[in-house]
Amino acid sequence: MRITKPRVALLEALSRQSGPAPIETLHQQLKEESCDLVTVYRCLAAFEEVGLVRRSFLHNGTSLYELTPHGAPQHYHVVCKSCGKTERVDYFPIEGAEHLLRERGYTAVSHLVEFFGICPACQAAAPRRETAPPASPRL
Amino acid sequence: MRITKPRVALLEALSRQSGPAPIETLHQQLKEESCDLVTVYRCLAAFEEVGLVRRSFLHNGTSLYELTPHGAPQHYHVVCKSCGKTERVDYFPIEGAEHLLRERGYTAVSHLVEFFGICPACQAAAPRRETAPPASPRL
DNA sequence: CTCTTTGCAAACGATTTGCAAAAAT
DNA sequence: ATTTTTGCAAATCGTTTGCAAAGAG
Repeated sequence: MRITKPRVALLEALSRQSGPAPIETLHQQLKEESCDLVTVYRCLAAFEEVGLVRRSFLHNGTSLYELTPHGAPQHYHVVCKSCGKTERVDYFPIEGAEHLLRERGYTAVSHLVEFFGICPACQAAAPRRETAPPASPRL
Repeated sequence: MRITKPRVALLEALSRQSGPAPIETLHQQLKEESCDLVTVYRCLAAFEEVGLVRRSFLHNGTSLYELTPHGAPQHYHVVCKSCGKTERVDYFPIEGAEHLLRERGYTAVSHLVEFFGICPACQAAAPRRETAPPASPRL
């Protein structure tokens, strides 16, 4: 895996995020060292393969990426079905299941946990369509 | 919500499944009472809105649907990153998190848990591309 | 110098939408 | 009779691929 400008820039963008971010957003946030959207896709795929990033999905199936949290303190997210904003959820007794799977013979085990719901803010507001996620999803 | 032939047929198809099924598969399994693929999409969306079905995603972002398990015994799935087959995983201390979210003011709370990995069968075999999911994912 | 990565254009596949006809209540 | 749902065709959107040029080691 070679170190290139787009990759460095992308990692910086990722580290600037405060939660899982849509690819489009990451692409926009590549300042000077911008690159083709395709490259972002390819880099993220490469990063994921190496375990550098973690992939999840918006409720409509589009991808979100975040740097793989390396420390122990693991957490997941709630994604608002209406506006797409994400918030952190600290609740995590999942890891055990991965061991279980390895025992079953699975390799390259990973998991994805996502919570969905309508956030308090959207409760009153007119139900916005969940399409283009907000510029910068909050943690 | 009106009761129509396609909807009934679709629910039957859903109940015949033994795990989360791709839309395409559900569509194929509508026997006599077949209908347009678009209708399947629309019905599933409607069902989901009412909580009849639960949506999850293949590791490539395509949707899977299953009847919402109503009893207590909840379970999740492992999706093989290589062949796309799904297997059941009985591990589930997640529900508590939903309460937590409701307390935070979220409504229409739901969640999605998916495990990924390479299944024992794919271990030796040539790595198949994860594209069109298998005809009938196994539970 | 050799292998990997990028950009651009084009292909793809899944999902969605518009609109008029058909079905349900 | 009124309202929802369907089918068909076409559009859209995110994502992927082919290939030659540029960059990294």
